[in-house]
Amino acid sequence: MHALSDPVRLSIVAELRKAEEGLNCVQTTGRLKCAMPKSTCSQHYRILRESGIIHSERRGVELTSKVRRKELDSRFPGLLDAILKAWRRESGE
Amino acid sequence: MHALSDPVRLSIVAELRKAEEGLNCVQTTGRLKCAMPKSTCSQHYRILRESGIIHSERRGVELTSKVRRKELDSRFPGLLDAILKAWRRESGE
DNA sequence: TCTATTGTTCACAAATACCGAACAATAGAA
DNA sequence: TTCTATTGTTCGGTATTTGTGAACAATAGA
Repeated sequence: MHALSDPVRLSIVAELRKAEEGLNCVQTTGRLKCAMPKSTCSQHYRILRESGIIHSERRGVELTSKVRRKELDSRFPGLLDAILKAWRRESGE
Repeated sequence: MHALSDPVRLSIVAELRKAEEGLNCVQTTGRLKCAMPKSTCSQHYRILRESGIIHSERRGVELTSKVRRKELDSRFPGLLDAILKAWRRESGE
């Protein structure tokens, strides 16, 4: 809940879901590049992981993450969709 | 959006909606007593007001507030309900 | 006017988030 | 294996945000 209360983390989740056909890594090489220092990015991913919103997996040296959509939807039906929709509207993405 | 990202404010909104048959004031006299210093409470109410989530009105010396449910539901359908439901589940209220 | 009550404002304290540097882990090449 | 390159984490200090008490403003009633 608190994990979704930060705009940076929301944007991460939104991007992860947008490119959800596959997985996404965190940094420069991956499809998802974070526009902030590594350490900050790592913190946000850690919070998202520990709150159960995303799941990360090592592939070699890089880390790929995806949104735990099924678990979230079954536990909090409609929450993620509603929040992301509102976030898109107010941030214009 | 950011206004709903704080647990204290969420609890205020939840309480306001619970007792929504009428209105609620902020402090000791009203049905809704805040468990924090006046100044803190005032700040949270101000944020909720400025973000358009609640509407406050003076009744004599005290201030009564209510959730702007219609406006919110038309602008962000399902958002408030989903968030409050999730909040209740995770805070056990 | 004087007093009691409610909410706001302001300045400082406390808590939180950000970020750079050092570190850990993995992979590939020498 | 050892060296190097790449990716992500951890740690400590700094900056930003949030919480709070004290003074203030506004209203009502005596």
